[in-house]
Amino acid sequence: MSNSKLYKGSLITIILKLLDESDKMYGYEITQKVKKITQGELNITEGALYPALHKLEAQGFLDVEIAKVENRTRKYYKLTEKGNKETSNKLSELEEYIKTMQTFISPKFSLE
Amino acid sequence: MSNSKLYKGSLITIILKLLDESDKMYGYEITQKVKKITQGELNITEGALYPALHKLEAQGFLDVEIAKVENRTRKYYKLTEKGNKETSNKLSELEEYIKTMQTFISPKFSLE
DNA sequence: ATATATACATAATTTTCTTATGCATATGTA
DNA sequence: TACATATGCATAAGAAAATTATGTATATAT
Repeated sequence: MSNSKLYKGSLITIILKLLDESDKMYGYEITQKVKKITQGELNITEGALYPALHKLEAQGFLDVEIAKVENRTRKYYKLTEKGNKETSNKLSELEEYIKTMQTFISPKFSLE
Repeated sequence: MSNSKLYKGSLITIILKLLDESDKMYGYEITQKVKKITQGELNITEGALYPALHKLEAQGFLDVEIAKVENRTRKYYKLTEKGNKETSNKLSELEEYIKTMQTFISPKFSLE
């Protein structure tokens, strides 16, 4: 069940990016999608996911729509206009971060 | 002063990698080196660094040696044998993580 | 009947930061 | 001389973002 792989701070970016790709998604669907895409590498826990979705909604980045499918409740989330901007900001941040970290990983980063 | 760029969990990896490159380093030196390498992108705060160094030492990954230079105290840290193993583990983890995150960033990651 | 999958949620706790503060020495500058 | 900045360590309070542990409920497969 555990991750130990999800660097703190990146869950929000993952959620936003997934919603950017597919018009709308519900929580459980996100956990399954992440598992599939990462081939089991990343497992989003519900204790992290749901509070994150609620926060994004409270910040006005997501709109929610409740649906009943096969007698079970789903909460579909989609990006607002504000959420679109936030997504590109978060993605830029992540790309920058990866570049920075790669300067550390590369065997010779010496700028002395 | 603030970062907002240091994803939680990566500081330890940065410290270990730096110590892997240069035989021994002291705390303040690490903060300056990180600033230089990342061209100011990352600023390691002391409140994060020193506790992290103490923890790594307590875990047996670092040895410490106290020196007096120009009447000021320095605490030099170096990797133990155990620390070397931990370093390669942490670096592998980070590389894997970056690969995973890049599958999200890339415009089309659909495995459907 | 029981386990597993689907679907949401929250509380307690832990980890890992930031921010703020403190102590002390050395050096450059107004 | 006074004051700011740089060097060098440290810890405490608080915030953020996870994990772990629960809880509720329905559907389906064994």
